[in-house]
Amino acid sequence: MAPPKSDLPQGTLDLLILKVTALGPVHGYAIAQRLEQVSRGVVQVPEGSLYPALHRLENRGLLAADWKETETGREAKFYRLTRKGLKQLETETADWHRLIDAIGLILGMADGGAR
Amino acid sequence: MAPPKSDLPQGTLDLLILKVTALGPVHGYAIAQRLEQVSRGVVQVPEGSLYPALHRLENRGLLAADWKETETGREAKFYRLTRKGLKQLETETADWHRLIDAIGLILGMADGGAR
DNA sequence: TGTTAATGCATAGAAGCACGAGGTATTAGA
DNA sequence: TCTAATACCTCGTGCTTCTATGCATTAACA
Repeated sequence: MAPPKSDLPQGTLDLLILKVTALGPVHGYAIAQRLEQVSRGVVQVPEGSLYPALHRLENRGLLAADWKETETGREAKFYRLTRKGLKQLETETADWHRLIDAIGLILGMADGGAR
Repeated sequence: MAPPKSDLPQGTLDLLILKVTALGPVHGYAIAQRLEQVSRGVVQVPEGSLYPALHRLENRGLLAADWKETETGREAKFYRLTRKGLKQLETETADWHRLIDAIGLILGMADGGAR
């Protein structure tokens, strides 16, 4: 029984991709699988979201790509994190936590908190 | 010096508004202030985001509005959560936590060996 | 052998949302 | 009188995400 999937808030996909590529070079298809597996099916990345995001990150110089062979002997485009991408990953991760904490405060508001 | 603000990921603003209105009727301007205060300045809601969101939620039947007088004797549009809005708030809150946990798993992925 | 499923890449079009900039009006205070 | 704060609104831009579609290869399978 697959857990219900959630649409990703705008901007978080880039962060997740940067995180996965930070662990070593991977090709796009594997990134989507990784995200789905680790999140236990909650995060699902359609290819129409994935590939534009990868190109976006590559154009911004946060990722670099080379064509290589996969373990199964197929050609695939392996992405790796650039130094600039690593910096971006760090700041975006910090931003993410700050934002999540802030939203947690809001969602945790009780009726007694005001007035 | 104001704490660094974060742009809201697309989709989260509605959730936050629903949460604030769940605590009692409030007018739009106060919603933005509440969010900013409780989040300690991290969440900032420009009016160009706020009012479209309120109209959106009202059109979807999640909020209802009445013109009333504020404590300072001014006319303002007070929003309150409908029954449908409450249901929506509950499911969206659950979705949010599920997603945050999932992303937490991803961001917590170790880069290699134990640590 | 034909067909489906999985792998792996890509783009186009539509829909949605946040934001900046601009506008109106009232009230309080310097 | 001028400014700041309160309180509402809308238009246009920019960006992302998703659905749908296309291509090509390989493996499984009926």
